[in-house]
Amino acid sequence: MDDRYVAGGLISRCEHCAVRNGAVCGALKPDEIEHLNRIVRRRTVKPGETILSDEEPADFLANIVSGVIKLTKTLSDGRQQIVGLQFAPDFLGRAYGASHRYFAEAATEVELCCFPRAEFEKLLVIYPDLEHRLFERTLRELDAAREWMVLLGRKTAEEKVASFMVMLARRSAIIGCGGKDPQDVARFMMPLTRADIADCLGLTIETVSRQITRLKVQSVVRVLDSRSFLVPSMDRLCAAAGLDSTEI
Amino acid sequence: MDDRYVAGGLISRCEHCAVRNGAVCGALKPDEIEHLNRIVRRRTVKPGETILSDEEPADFLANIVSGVIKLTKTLSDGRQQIVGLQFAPDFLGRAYGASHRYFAEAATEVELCCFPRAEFEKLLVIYPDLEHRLFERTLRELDAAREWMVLLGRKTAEEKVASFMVMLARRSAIIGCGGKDPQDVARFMMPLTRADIADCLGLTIETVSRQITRLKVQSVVRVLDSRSFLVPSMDRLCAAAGLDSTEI
DNA sequence: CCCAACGCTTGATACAAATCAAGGAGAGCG
DNA sequence: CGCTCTCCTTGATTTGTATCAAGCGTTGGG
Repeated sequence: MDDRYVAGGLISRCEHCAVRNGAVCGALKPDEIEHLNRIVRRRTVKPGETILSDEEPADFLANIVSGVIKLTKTLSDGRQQIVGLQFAPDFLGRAYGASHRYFAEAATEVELCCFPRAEFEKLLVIYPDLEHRLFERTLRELDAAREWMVLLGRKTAEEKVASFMVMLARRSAIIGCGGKDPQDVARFMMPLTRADIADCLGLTIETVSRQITRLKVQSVVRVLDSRSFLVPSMDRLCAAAGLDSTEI
Repeated sequence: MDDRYVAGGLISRCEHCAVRNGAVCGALKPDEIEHLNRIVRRRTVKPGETILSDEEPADFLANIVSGVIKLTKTLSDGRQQIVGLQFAPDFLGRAYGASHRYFAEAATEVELCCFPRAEFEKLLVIYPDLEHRLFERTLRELDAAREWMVLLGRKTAEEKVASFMVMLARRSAIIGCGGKDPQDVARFMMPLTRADIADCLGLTIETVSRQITRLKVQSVVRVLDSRSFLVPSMDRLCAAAGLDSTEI
């Protein structure tokens, strides 16, 4: 199997990941890559399919090669909250304690690079640096979760939707379509349905739709089609999101 | 210095912590305790004082010996959200990356057991198990944050207040005041003001106050005084919190 | 002692977002 | 082609929570 896929984001010589994750993705030695190649298994998941459930223990962990995964929690009466989004080249799964406390569901078509749990835990012993990188990742996930708590608890519907767009633009934008400042113009795809956005933001689909319309009317974003957007000024979008320039 | 205080929750022979944190708190060898005793420094913080700021890098990490610490984030216009509460014997501070992304403020009088950052990072090298325990802790914090996201995004004001009481009762209750089932009667102290509760739950103080009154009228809780509560039936409180028995 | 400050509660009113309801655009299919 | 289905938008109405406002009890200081 191609190193690029073994790589994903966590264990990686993959250029893409190295750029995105900087120091976390230290290069592995050839024999380590070789080792990984032997235990890894590729898998493709269709949109809407469940990848991990909170009921059955997960027997694998995975690098996300492409696509978007929703981590969801659902109350007994059906109210749902998305507690995390994972994009390539994120890492899916918990190293310790096999059981997940939430569902992982494919939001788009997803390609995974799976490590059987038992094998992966052996890796943790063999390559001590691996646990450290997992730890760094978990710290960043915690920061993101806490950032999101501010959004859920204290932002208005318009700020929530704008913040969501900022997050997406930053994570997946094709930046700088001709403008002199690369921050000036960002185009991005929306990998989620309105229902998913609502579950992310603690809103209803109608409110999400209305707020997108409002941002469109104010010319904060241009809606190319319901799944792709253009941001004329990142600063204005950030202002609508209630973020000052100092923030992430 | 007494081992109990060196211990806190993270690095510990402390019985209290061992009970609360189980396997995470492996016993240290006598020379390790000795090593810790040499670098640790005790500190007391008054309610309302800032312990860590997101502006200046933190030069220390700490075990919480007693008291409650709020982790807060504030938007530029002053709206505030509490993104975490830490009780004794939790661990305060980030191992990697000195800068905090939030404020840590004493909610009550707090006693800390501080490790200078430089010394602590040497410890991480000397005792590899230490990083692992920190990692486990971080995973639990992440779970708690995601649990809280469901509350912030999808629960009603009444469910939020009831959930908050469940959390407090579980973390700090004097359980089983005479009832045959230890789950039957729980009494707990409220270490936070109404304003803090509101900032935790994404509500206003007025709404918090009204919902506490509602729970009182429904006899879900008895208000002994504005800072202490009695829960006649944990099951009823959980029902009011929108938690089924299977949940945390 | 009085007075101000603080934390908390309660009431009246306003408003943002939910809910209820209808319809349009596009995809897939017989 | 017509059909259904899903996703999305928009409008009318309701409702839960915020906001504004007043007052109570306790604490601490002059």
